[in-house]
Amino acid sequence: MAKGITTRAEDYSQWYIDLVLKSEMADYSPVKGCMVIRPTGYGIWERIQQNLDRMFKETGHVNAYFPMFIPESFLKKEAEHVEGFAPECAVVTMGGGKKLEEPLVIRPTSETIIWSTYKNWISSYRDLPLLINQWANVCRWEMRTRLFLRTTEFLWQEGHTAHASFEDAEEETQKMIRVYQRFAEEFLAMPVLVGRKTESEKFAGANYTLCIEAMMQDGKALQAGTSHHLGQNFAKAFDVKFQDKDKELKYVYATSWGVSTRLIGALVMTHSDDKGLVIPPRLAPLPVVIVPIYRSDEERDLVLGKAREMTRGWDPLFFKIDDRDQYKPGYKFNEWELKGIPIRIELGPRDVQQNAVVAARRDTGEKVTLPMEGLREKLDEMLVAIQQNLFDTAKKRMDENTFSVDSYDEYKARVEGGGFYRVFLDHTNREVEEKLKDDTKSTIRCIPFDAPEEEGPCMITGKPCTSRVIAAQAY
RNA sequence: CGGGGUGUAGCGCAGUCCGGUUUAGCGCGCUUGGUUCGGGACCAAGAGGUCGGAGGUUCAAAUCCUCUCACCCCGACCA
Repeated sequence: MAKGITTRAEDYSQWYIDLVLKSEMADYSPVKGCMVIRPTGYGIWERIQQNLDRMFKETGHVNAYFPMFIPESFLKKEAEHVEGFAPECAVVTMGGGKKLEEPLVIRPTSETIIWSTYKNWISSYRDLPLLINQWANVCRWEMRTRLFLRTTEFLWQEGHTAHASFEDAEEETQKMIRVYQRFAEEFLAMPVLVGRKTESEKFAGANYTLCIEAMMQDGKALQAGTSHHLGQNFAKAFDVKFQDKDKELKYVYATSWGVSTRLIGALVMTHSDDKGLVIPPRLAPLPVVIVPIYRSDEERDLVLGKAREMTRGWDPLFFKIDDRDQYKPGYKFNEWELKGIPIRIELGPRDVQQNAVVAARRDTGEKVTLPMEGLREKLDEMLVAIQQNLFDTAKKRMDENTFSVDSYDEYKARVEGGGFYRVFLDHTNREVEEKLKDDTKSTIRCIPFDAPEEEGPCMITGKPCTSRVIAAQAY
């Protein structure tokens, strides 16, 4: 166990807080509910951005930037939307020392300002689809905050697209939730459940919301990304029409989709352990750290010389030689483990003698001796193996903690202990969801896409259902 | 907004009940010098404090009283 970190067994949420602070991913800020993202955390966010951004562009999207301030009246134009967001908005009433004519809302999401702009950009079917993404900060005045998982201000990306038909928008909504799934699984090494949100859990202003849900180590669910089919709701609110091939004037169809810095919290709660952070290699800003071991100045020169020689030609962003003289190797081992670096290389006089290095895996702790010959390739193989192992471990945990339950009493007794529950619930009935929440603090996380057809009675009302939904306690 | 907790050196804390031998300490970290170095080294010498803020009681306040501010944790809302 690392110094100063509560173990997971002792107190899971305290472990999370200790880990985030001690690994220097983030710090509390002078403003309640806000956080400072430190280089260790921001580096992960940059890797998330780089990889997702590429995936967005490969699927035809381009980036733009819309302002943070939104006229208050804009937010009020879509009834369901304003109802959902008004209570959590920060509002600017003063500017330049004077009271503003109209208060400005700090964006909680950008649908309104974007659609007021799209109105000017769209007039013909030839302008569609319009596929734009933005990387931005948003602000939601939450009552209870948690580092990365829920902060007052957070960073995210929001895609906002416009389409000529309901079906085109539907295809986009689907496509993007699959992009998120692929990103979560291939980069975060985090298996997810893909499905649709219930009416009461969907985005305020959407026709429907698709989501990816992940399972944290304590068995709780975490919504990791959403993709919304907005129908013509915003087009109607902001009067965005286009002339179609058939000469008819029609409202456009919209989607929006986003993931946030919450993914960093998800990453922590999926892979990290009592020693500290564990970063999947594909997202690691620094995959390899080299710790030289020496006694005398002569050994220092020998070992550091060898380290430099052996890394000649390597991408400088791939590795770092920790040549700090004021710390002993053991201290460095612990520090780099705390910071989650996937592979640590130990290089001492013995290794130089044998023309080899010792490589330690962060995920398993396993140490192996690798010959200098072909080292770079071996490291790549090891990184791939780590990435795969992290995914497999998380997948296994999710599978082993997903249960089919048919009796409400059994569900009530078990759900507190974590896990996903495949259950029959009438998800079209709001009262069912409310009772579920009141009784068990759990919610329907999603109606999964891949649920086999299965018949059974709703655990609460007895009404026949044709498939199971996933219910769980969530963050 | 309810319930709980904490504010004393950069970090973690003791001291507060019962005011005065306290010149406000301890551990970590930091600085300097030396010895160390294959899993969180050791010795020595240093630097660092408006005791969260305001007011009050008193000969005397980190300590007692009143007010206040901030943050954290747990609940009700949410990516």
